[in-house]
Amino acid sequence: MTGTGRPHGFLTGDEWRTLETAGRPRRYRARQRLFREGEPGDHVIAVLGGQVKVSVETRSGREILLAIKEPGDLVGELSAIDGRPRSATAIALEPVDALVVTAPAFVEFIEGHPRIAVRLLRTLAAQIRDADRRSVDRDTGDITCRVARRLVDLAERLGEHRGSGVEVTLVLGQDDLAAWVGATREATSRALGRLRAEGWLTTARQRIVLTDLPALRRRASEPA
Amino acid sequence: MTGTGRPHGFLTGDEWRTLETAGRPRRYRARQRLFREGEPGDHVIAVLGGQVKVSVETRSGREILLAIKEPGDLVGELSAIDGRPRSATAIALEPVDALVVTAPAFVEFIEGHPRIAVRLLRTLAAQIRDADRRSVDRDTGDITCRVARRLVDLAERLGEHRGSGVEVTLVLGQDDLAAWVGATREATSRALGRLRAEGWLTTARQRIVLTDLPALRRRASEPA
DNA sequence: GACGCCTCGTGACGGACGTCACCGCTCCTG
DNA sequence: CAGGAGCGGTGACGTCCGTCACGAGGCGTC
Repeated sequence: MTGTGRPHGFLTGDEWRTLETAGRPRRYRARQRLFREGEPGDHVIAVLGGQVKVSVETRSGREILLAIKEPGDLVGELSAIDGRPRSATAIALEPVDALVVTAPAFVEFIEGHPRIAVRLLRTLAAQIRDADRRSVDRDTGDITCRVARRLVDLAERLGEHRGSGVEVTLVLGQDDLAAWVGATREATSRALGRLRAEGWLTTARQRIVLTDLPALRRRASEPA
Repeated sequence: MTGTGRPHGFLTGDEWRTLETAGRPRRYRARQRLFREGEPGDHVIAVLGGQVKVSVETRSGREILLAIKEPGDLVGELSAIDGRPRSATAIALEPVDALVVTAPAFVEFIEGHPRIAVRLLRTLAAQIRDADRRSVDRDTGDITCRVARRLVDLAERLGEHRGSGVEVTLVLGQDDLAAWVGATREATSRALGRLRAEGWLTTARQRIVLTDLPALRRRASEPA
């Protein structure tokens, strides 16, 4: 939250204005697809408002969540950078306000602003670190452990604090959570059941309320 | 193999020479550690000769292989770019010839050569694609499937063809292969046993010879 | 307000893989 | 050459999780 009404992201206000002259504003409806895996990638989308889910689907139909893009983030920048087809599918989770920039215009923008290039390098570096951490997380601990870890993560990033200040409400379905931790919906549901039995959270339709963050944090790193 | 005696990598010969003036040559012994996860990252290492293994270790002691760096690749560039600590450990697999560049010198080098920055963006993009693909691979198919897939991959990248031209010899231990596919050594050994029983490869100490690449490729994508 | 869909919960079952344990072989070293 | 360490193969066992199946409840829609 910058409080400026302008997404924080990796650009300053001035730079955003420059990019805006090169792009075309566009709105996406909730659940609308921005692009699909395998398509040629001829444009970058800068998210101004709303969240975008980036995921891939395995041959067996399981969805794997790669990232949630927020205001200030770029979507589809990889294809613009290397010219290869989309490696994932992007879907708007909510109504999304965006700026669509063609790949050539984007490359030109980058080459003309070396300091922006360096900042873009930083965001890509962060993505690599994130992806590597996902690889480790996925191999560490059982599903209950991974669910707890992911919930704590999400709570820190997206949770809306309310009530006494220790409660955190997450708005997400169990399907999405399952894709995050790399498990089935059933296994995730059971893991939530175990955590619920401990009294650390409550569940409802499209909502998870964390009532004991410290305990969840402990469980997230426990060997068993 | 460019045949020039200069690593191919992401730089031209001229650019390599420029970078050389900013760096200090150094040799690492086989199995020597270049840096360790968690350390501050104040330098980049450009690999001139030999292979470098980049991996992380889970709390339970399992190793997860993130990348094998070859001549022309950079190691430790993330820390130089974003200034954060090393996110992984790098170990020389063989005697390694390298160029060590301090982080500030590297950043200066990048900022002074916009076209190089764009090329570096491309290599980072490739790393992200690679990491994402790992996430998918790891969730697709049983271990035999994943072992076959990884072997085919490695064969295409590193394999030395010999004999009738369809045989590919890989020099790697089963521990490393296990880390690569995200499984235990035992499970990997059993998977190799199954593939061996089909007559598609032979195994020996630190060596795997693929004798039926097409069959392995088929098995790599088979649901069962 | 009734129906239907979507989300969540849970049971049963089987299989794949992790864990532990042991053995044989090769290669290196003294 | 003898010993030992490193690597590879395999068996037994337990268990976690994927698969399939079904049911309950909330929410929207007509």
